[in-house]
Amino acid sequence: MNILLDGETHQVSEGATGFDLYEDRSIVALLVNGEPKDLSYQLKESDDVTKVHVSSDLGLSILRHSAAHVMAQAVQELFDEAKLGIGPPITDGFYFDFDVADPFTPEDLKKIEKRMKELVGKSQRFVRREVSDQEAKELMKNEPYKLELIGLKSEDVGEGSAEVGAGGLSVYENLNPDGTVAWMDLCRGPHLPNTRMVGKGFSLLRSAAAYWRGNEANKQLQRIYGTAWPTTEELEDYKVRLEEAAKRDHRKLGVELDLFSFPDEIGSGLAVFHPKGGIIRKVMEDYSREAHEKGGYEFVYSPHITKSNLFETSGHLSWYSEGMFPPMKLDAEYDENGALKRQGADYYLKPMNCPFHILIFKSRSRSYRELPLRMFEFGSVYRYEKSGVLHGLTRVRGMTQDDAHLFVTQDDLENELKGVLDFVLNLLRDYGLNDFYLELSTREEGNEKFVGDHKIWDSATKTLESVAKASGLELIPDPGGAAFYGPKISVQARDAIGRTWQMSTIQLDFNLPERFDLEYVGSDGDRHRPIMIHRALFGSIERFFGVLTEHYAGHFPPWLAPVQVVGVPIADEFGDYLEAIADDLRQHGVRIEIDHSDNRMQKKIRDHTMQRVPFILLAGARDQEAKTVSFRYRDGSQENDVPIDKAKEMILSAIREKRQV
RNA sequence: GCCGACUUGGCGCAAUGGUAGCGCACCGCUCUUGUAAAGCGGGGGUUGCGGGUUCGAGUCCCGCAGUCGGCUCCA
Repeated sequence: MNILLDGETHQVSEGATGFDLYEDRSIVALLVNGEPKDLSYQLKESDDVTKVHVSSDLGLSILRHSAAHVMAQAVQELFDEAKLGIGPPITDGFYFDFDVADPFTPEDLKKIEKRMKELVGKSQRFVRREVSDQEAKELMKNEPYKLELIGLKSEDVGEGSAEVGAGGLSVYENLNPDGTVAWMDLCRGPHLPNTRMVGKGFSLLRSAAAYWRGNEANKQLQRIYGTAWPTTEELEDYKVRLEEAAKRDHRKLGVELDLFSFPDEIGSGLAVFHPKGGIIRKVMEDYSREAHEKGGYEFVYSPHITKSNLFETSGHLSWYSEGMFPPMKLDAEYDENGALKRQGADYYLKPMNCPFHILIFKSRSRSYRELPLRMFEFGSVYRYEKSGVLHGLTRVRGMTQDDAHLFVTQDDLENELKGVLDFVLNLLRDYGLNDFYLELSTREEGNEKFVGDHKIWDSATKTLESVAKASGLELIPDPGGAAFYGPKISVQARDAIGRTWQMSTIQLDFNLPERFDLEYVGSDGDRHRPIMIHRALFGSIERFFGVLTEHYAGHFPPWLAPVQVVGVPIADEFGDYLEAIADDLRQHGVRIEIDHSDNRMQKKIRDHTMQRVPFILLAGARDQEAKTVSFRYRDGSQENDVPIDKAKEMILSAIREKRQV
């Protein structure tokens, strides 16, 4: 019979399987008519077959999924009371959940990993068996979680889809060479042909608790995370990548470079910026202000606390009160009998700035001539984030948003959105991020969380989508991800090592104008309701600071670097020569220090390199004689005998042009 | 919030239940010529906080706080 093999007609005999098609052992599965299949799949007339290489995305997923099975088998052999949860492949690895009496210890993980190696050595075959619901229930009778999955239809399973998937059920049995069943699991597959092919490129990483089926109301299972690669070399490379990422962790760099800290005395998730971090933040803010000024924004200011009625009107207290710090109860007075003499008021720390800006809009009547009205504020907000989610500067309880609210007419909406997106992307590029994609977060049909008229939602969503598409950037849908009051576009940025961060959000809001009864007078003399655009560019300054720190691994470009230049005299006596150059540069706003300490020159170079100073200027007798300096950069490279005027211009132009060096 | 691990000078780490040490940083002195660590000396810790066990606790037990890794959440 004939099949289509990797795009070409190919003749195979009746009963042939994927094993007959490829000699190459690194072909681990097939894609048959677009569906992933085991190599043992029996070919049918006119099947469209493509190979799945172990190093392809799909191949890696299969490898990792099989590694997860081997791990589960090892766990059940070592802990016979362990019940299976789910065990899918994930980015760079896999996990498997288990219900066990005691959480796994690091020693347990070592034992499990050792047993996995033994199982891999046994070369058990992964054999697929299609089963009926009834058979599946019988085979899984001692696995309560698997039974639950069988009982659910695939569309309800969510993250359990690796187990049951669409269509019929299947189990994978691990067969010993003698044909006996060593272990089995309910699984959609496909898998590698045998456990040996899992190879040695795997490692268990950590264990943690995870709620069954991702629901907080359910029992917590113990999850073990692992990573798996086709070769041990790739495993080692991966571990190196993890170490590299750890080195640029902004929490670590924050300490090493003396940028910020989270004193216990203040409270969780509340940062202080030290002078070195403070100057970076100031430069970031100054530049943002300047850009907003040029962009037609007006600057407003609002207080950090407010009486409760503001957030009652906005709806925050009914929707998000648990994310807010509890109220300060003020001003109530009671007489000696405990009866209320004077009505008090609850004051809240603000979790958002929008209601304040709305009140500024409402402070007088507005004409269509004033729109679009763009209000900008570095607004500090406080959110009572759950203790377990706090994370360095990227998830905090007190932060400053570079927040803007735009009040626009329906007619101006599309244009204004285009302008905002443009503004946002350009500014992000100035800070050194340039690899973006967009996410369009929309309402989920039937979810009560999303308030307002569906028709308005739909037209607003369409407008956002067309603006997003016009940007030419990749657009990824995020159904159900919208805020309760409107759809949004978020800008995702990839950093220097390929991680993505949600940066700016542009949200449409027709709910708050309604709640606050906002109006403007149109050219027709009638009253109309403006549409609001919420827009934060950095998200929060703290978070953006953290992202930039990691993006640059602390090697901030000169315009952001806390100390831009350090002068290192070859010997003490050349300190004055450098000091004269420094005086001149200081007049141009350059942050420059001369290191007069009694360390040796080599030690000074080492210190300032580790502090990520972009320009180290050296000068000795030769330079003094010739009126030159030498540059040493962070990567160890140097540029010698540079005339002072040229050196000055090199430094000033790098700062001016926001260039990295 | 939930599960687990961790918490020792500013930072990074050590210390079979028996006198808390080391390196860097800091301070002082000596030294000072070309691109990543000069030498010598000195000061600094109620071992996160509170209880308990013990003749004796950094070490064992309980509670609390904080941090880290996940889960859930992220207007």
